[in-house]
Amino acid sequence: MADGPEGGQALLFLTDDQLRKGIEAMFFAYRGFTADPDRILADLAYGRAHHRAIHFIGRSPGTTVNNLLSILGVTKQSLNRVLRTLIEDGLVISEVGKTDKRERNLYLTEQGRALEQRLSDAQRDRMRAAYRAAGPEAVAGFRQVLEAMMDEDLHRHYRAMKDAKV
Amino acid sequence: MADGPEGGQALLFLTDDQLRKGIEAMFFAYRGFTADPDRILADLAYGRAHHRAIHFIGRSPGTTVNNLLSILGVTKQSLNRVLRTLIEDGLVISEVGKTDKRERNLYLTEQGRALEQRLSDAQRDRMRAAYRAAGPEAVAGFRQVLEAMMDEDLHRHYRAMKDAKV
DNA sequence: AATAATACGTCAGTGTTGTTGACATTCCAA
DNA sequence: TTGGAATGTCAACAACACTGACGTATTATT
Repeated sequence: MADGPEGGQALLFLTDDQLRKGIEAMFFAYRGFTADPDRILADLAYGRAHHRAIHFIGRSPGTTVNNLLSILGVTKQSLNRVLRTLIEDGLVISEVGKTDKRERNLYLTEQGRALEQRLSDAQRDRMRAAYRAAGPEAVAGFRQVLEAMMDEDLHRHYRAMKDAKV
Repeated sequence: MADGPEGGQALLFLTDDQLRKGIEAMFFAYRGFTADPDRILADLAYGRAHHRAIHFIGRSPGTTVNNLLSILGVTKQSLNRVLRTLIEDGLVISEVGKTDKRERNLYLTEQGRALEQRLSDAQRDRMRAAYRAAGPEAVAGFRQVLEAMMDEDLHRHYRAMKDAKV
């Protein structure tokens, strides 16, 4: 590569080598990101798919199956398998929609909230440590790059939830 | 950001809400991160496991199966299946180790390098767009947070490759 | 009222990727 | 040289995603 002498200075962070490092950082970091919840889930015979469902149902109580599908980006058959076990195990309840009876509104049960808490506590702990180690400015940059990396339709979902109150 | 009032100013980025946003950003961004290579791989009847193997073999030609295992964090049997198809398809060659004949040194063939290039071009394009949109300071922060999020053993691998020359 | 479209669930079949178990080969050290 | 450790391979199985097809209930359209 050897970006020319001067001139390109400001663009040094766009070299192939810098990009490769970013790609590998993303790969290794994501492993860490999921490691702690994965350990908890393994004991419960659940997988990441269950975690994701629980997370976003907890995040948007009353969400519909369709909405969840577009957030998670899986097929309804795949999601259904996960939801069925969560409902059978009493972590999630599915209510017929009020205004539109074709829809199902999904909620966490008390038990579901407990697991959600346990999982997100584990994940937050690591995230907190990373944030603390890197500092506020780094965190701002972190979020900026991630947002710029999202597909547009997912970015919409992200923005919608980002600004929602807890 | 519009950080709330005063007081905890410096620690506001460590609130649960900020951490949750980071977690969701990570989730959505990783989907974007893998989307482009995934599309290419789908046409070739390969998956992400193949991509990862090709990436790290291309990155460290002559690497052994064992080394690859510790980087990828899967069982050797799982990796072996992937390697076998790549070898059969002529993308990778496996040479008996010179000093230790138990080992296998892995290399990309010309064809393998071509696919590696195609995949990483696609992934780099998105990464480059994100970097460009976010700017150099944001990128530095991005990398800092990711590194702090890695498990220690993976961080070692990352550092080892980070500083290696192309 | 009849028809089309939407939301959800399910059954069947397939593919990738992870796992464990068993085994062959090679190296090394007692 | 013999036994154990390390390296890698083969086989069988489980988890989970996908496609495709279909059924049912409800809502929207004509």
